[in-house]
Amino acid sequence: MNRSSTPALPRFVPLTPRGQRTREKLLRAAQTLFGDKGYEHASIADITREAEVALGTFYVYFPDKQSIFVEVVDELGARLRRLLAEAVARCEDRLAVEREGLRTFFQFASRERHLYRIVRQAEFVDEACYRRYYERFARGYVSGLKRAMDAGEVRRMDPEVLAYCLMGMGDFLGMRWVLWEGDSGLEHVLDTAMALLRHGLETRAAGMPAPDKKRARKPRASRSKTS
Amino acid sequence: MNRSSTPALPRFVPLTPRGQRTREKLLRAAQTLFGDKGYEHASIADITREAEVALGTFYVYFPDKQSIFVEVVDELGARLRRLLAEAVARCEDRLAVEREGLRTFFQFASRERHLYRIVRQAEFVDEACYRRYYERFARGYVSGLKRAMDAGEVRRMDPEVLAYCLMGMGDFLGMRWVLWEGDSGLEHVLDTAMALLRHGLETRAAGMPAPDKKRARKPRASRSKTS
Amino acid sequence: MNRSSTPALPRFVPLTPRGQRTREKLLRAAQTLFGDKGYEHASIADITREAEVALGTFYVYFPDKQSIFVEVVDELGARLRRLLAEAVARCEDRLAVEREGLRTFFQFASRERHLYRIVRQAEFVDEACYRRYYERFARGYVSGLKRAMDAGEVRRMDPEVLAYCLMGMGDFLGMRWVLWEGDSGLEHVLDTAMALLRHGLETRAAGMPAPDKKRARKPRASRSKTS
Amino acid sequence: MNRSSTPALPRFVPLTPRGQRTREKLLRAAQTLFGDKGYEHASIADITREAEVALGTFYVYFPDKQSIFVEVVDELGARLRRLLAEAVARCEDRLAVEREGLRTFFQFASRERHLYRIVRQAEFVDEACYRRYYERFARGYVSGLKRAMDAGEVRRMDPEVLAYCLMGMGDFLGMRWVLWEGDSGLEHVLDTAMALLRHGLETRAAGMPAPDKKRARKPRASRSKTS
DNA sequence: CATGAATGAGATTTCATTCAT
DNA sequence: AATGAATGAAATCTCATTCAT
Repeated sequence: MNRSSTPALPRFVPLTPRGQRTREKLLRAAQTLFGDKGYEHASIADITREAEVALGTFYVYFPDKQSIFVEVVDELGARLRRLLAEAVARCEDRLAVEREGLRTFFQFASRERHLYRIVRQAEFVDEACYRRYYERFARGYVSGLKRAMDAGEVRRMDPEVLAYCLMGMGDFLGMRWVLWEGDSGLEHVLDTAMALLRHGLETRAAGMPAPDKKRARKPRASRSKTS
Repeated sequence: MNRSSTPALPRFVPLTPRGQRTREKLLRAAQTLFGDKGYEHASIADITREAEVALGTFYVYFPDKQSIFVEVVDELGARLRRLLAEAVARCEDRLAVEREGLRTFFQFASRERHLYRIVRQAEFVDEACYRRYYERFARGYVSGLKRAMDAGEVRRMDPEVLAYCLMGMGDFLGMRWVLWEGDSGLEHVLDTAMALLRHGLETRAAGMPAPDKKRARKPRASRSKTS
Repeated sequence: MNRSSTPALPRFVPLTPRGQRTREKLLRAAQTLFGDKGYEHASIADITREAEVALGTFYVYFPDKQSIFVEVVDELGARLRRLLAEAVARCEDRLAVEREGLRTFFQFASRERHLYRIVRQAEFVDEACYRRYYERFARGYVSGLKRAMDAGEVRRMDPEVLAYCLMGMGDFLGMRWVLWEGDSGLEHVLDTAMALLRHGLETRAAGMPAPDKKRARKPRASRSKTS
Repeated sequence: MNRSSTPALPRFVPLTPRGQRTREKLLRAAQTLFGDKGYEHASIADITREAEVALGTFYVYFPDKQSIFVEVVDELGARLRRLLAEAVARCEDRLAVEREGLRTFFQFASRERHLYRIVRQAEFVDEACYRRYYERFARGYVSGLKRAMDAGEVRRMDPEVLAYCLMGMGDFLGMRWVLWEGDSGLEHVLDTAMALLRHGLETRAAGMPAPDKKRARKPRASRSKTS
């Protein structure tokens, strides 16, 4: 269905400063337009118009449309990973890492609403680029989790499965409360997600026996904090 | 970027059984091709060729390409929800529900690899249809979770946030181990996911006191670099 | 560019009364739709929908789209000619004939706004039908004018040229003040047209010498009645 | 039924002389083909073939088929108005203006047989463009007639009604004797039209008393039944 | 007579890409 | 490096007409 790209190496020999600037303008414009209109509906003409260069100039810097898309996705992923790395560095324990990571991701997604749209399209434009995006994330995530397991902060389980669980959670929460809802109630979302991560689904608090289901139902409803 | 659809009423009602059959053939073909080549790369001509009808026949049953896509997505969602409902009905407790739900989803995604490709594209083809897909899922999920909370099987937290967490987990696990990996090691994946859901991330086993966080963590805090 | 039709003979053998009624419904619907949307944009499906019969029924009564169009035009022309004949019969002198003829035409055009649109399109649908429409008009007109000339009511000149002059006047006045303007000030339009027909353009009243151009310019402006 | 255009500003300004030339070729080809086959039957492919450019080139210069049509009509009108203005400038009195105007129109229509076909179609392609065509003509006509009235050369009457009368005459005479008949006997047609314009329909010669209407007509009125 | 599903040619329009300047 | 005119393949959609029932 689509050609696959080699991991984003710089595609051209070094450029003059002027060329560098033009290339940047094109990447900026492409990011905007792929985000706004989608890959298929954003034409090269749109991109060059937005970048304020002539149509033909595009092909001086990129061999084809797919290439600039891949570069946009790779760059976006790198930027987000850098932000997350910074956030993680500020955290004391693993749960804080998870919370700050989610928060950073939400902020990024909110500032750059293109993110979701662009990355998801990659699946149909260049599958390799799409997988690369998530695999790189997972790689970082896995090594963080392993360290936390070694430190006894996180229960031992397959860190890769865990990483995909956590990425999926973040992705869907962001979709629902950042993209669709427009950032409303994000702290509450974070609280809930952290509660899940801290204790799992089950009711029995650490060290306490599970309540008898049949009898316990109603009484507990009083302190409910469901939305 | 895209028009939004009203909740999929069949637009053109074929009057004869022959017409019904043709319509079905088109829907089958569309599902296959949208899954294989993606919405943008599957042309009406491809679909009618696959369905073994003439090009013009398409427009007897659907006003445009978007409409058949929406119908395919809605139908796919309905089928999956039905399967899940059946799976849930077989389960005793909530954790079993989660596990069976995931397993059912993985099986479905494995049999109909189109699922991912098709649903994800909806975001760019018809946003309303895309949100509808997840919101319907969420609705069912939320009511199931509420019941479980009332029954004391699940800790009280915002069930909608929880639903999106769980859907995201399932989505990413399916993407990674069904779509990319081809169903290998699914039981292990389920085990890991269930471990997370059962206890959360933390190390203290159920019924055991949590390690004293303050003491265990501090050493690391010294090189924190809060910004 | 287009096929030419033979003068509208009934195209099919006599029909049952029920068939006659269906045929009429189709003709009515076609007239409406050709008038509203134009020949090219009115589809057979539109016509049968408007006539409340099935698509295939059309081809029971007409061999193709062009045929029904020609029949509509021929019928429209016949109706207008009949109306004009009645109007003429009520008139005493030739100028009254012209005035009543114009008035009748305007009324008809106003009631059936389709007229203009339909007939004019004929030029591109079936040229023979188009010429036939005007030639039949002209034929009647010419014989009327000849009689008037024989009676000494109208100056002798080529009656056919005259007929086209008068038809052209009527056509354009109707276009401007019925179609575009919506029937406003029609009596004034008739007055002006009749003044032209009565005296021609020139200023000198019958039996009076023409005014000296150079000197006479300003004084006369006082009794102007221009709109 | 049709969209309406704003008064034809060129929409796409070609920047290079080469582009200018291509644009001209397309306009020429469009004029030819709209005239020959009609708007609906002349396809963009026909036009680009005639202009000897590739299909896609059309859309470099015109956003759609309607636009080039409007431009063709506007241009045709402008050319005819220019010719008429030149003809009028050569004339001494108003009747000469009318005669020369008609002659010029006939010559133009004869050289560019497209004229009729093209302008008349405008009614169904772009109504605004169609009205604009005649209204611009009428504007010039009206101001000429007003001057002539002020000069005492033409009897005072509503100049706009008069203008449409005269345009209608010209239009139908041209249709009949240029388009259908192929320029035969045009001087005779002009003579007849001028006789009408000079004296009107009535028999009384200039400077002679009109015949007593009442007495001369009655006898004949009884059997009049012109169709 | 009446139906309406099926057809496929053909029309408009888009757009990634090339290339001469 | 930069330009923008030119290209033509391909896509969507329309619709007059046919035909089996």
